[in-house]
Amino acid sequence: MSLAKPHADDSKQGTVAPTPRQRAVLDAALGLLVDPKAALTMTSVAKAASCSKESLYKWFGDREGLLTATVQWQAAKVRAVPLAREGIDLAVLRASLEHFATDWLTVLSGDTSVALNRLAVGEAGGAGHHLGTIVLENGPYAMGRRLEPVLAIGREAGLLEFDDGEAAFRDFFGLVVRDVQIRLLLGDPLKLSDDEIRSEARRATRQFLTLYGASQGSETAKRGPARPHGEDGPHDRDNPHKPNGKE
Amino acid sequence: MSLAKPHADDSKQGTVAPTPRQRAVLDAALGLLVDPKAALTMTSVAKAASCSKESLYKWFGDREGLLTATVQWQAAKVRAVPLAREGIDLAVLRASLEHFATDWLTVLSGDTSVALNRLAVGEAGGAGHHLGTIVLENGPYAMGRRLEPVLAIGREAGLLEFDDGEAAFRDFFGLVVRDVQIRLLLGDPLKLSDDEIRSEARRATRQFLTLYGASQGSETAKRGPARPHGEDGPHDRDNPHKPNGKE
DNA sequence: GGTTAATCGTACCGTACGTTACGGTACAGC
DNA sequence: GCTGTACCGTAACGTACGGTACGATTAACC
Repeated sequence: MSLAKPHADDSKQGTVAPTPRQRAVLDAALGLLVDPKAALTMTSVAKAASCSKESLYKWFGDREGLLTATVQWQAAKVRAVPLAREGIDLAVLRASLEHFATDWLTVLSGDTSVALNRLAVGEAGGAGHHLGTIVLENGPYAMGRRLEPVLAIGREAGLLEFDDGEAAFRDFFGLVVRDVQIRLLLGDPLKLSDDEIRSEARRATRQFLTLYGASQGSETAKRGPARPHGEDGPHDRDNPHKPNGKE
Repeated sequence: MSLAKPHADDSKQGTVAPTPRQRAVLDAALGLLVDPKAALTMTSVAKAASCSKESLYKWFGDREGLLTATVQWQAAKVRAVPLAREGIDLAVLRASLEHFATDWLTVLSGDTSVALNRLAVGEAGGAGHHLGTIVLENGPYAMGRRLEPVLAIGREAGLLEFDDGEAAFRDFFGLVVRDVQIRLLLGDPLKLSDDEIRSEARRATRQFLTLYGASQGSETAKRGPARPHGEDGPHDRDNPHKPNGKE
């Protein structure tokens, strides 16, 4: 349904251009957030950033504002999605999907993301849901908005077959993330190396193409589902030709 | 293996054999947990359960003990797993998988599960909080332990093809859960009706069998992977008695 | 030098909560 | 009846934290 709301609703994004000093504060907050020893309190942020609490309240309003600004500051850092838009063929599509999966798993399993999601989830219980909404917006929703155009292009090119783009995206999400995120959030000492992430991304992409690849036989039939990826050419997914002009 | 002992696991927690009075207290705690208005504090639990705080500390040691007992009490309630072990064929296997998926989605999207996972995730940040471990144990891990035998049976019967049972389970997990859990935890107002859950379970099962079903192709080809779940009206396959009486 | 604005450091306040302590009540066993 | 036990209700204590106030410091600008 209304999963993706890409419309520019900047009414609440009041965090207009944090000054360098404020950015340093937000980085300090992120540092505290990641540290499992430290608690993210106003006093601790002030001390870590060598600023006064009064300044924190002046700049961010209240604790919620500080957390919101921190989440958005982190989200702003993870904004780079190369997206191949033309000359589409199966190899390019596969590379794009693998790239998405790799990026997503990398972000997901990072300490910062885990800590941030923990904070937002924990905060989502009470009334001030604001934080969870923001993480949701910059997390799953953002991924959907970025991936669905790729899927649409794949469909236009006759490479994919699906009716519901959102459902397709969510299936891809499931194949990529599986139980990794919830396990990390619950404290599972799971650790993903870069190689494992790449491998997972390839597996998820292969499975997704098995499910959604157009029935040109070769993809789904010849290549058995349980079969490992026999590569097809150099999948240099680093094709930053068009870094996703949108948003 | 040594992790899951359905009963008589009083190894580490003194919270064994909760008396009826204590069970009532734990139910009260669960009630508070679900209520987004109330905070789960020792005082509120005592008041809701009409017991004294002194009794709480006597019975559960401290707050952590109370929460742990609450989680385990809830987990003990969700202990019912029909498991078809013989006379296996594709229809039975499919029914088992759909049953698993349905149960899992039902539990996952329940208020209690969401609240419990929120609590555990929020608590998992610091140290010494083994609450996340317990939820993990009774959540994803438990599902894996219960599902993997089914997958193994399916493989022995020549219905499934896979090398790594755990990987297969995790793929199934991803196809079933997708982004539902993280969205719920983050406060997404997503709501799943029973029909939607059944539909999702069928979709996930169909996709899983597409990926892992032994190469009797007809299954995957005829039905097609892109079959949407758009309709929730009366569907011919809605036969809970013997779902999908074999093709 | 003097004035002003921004910021720092810190003391302070109110509240929420975990935890403990204490008085009071019901009841079983003698 | 007396005593011990278990429990309830509540007051009290210590701490942590969000939020505020205020003097001190710096730096820009006249």
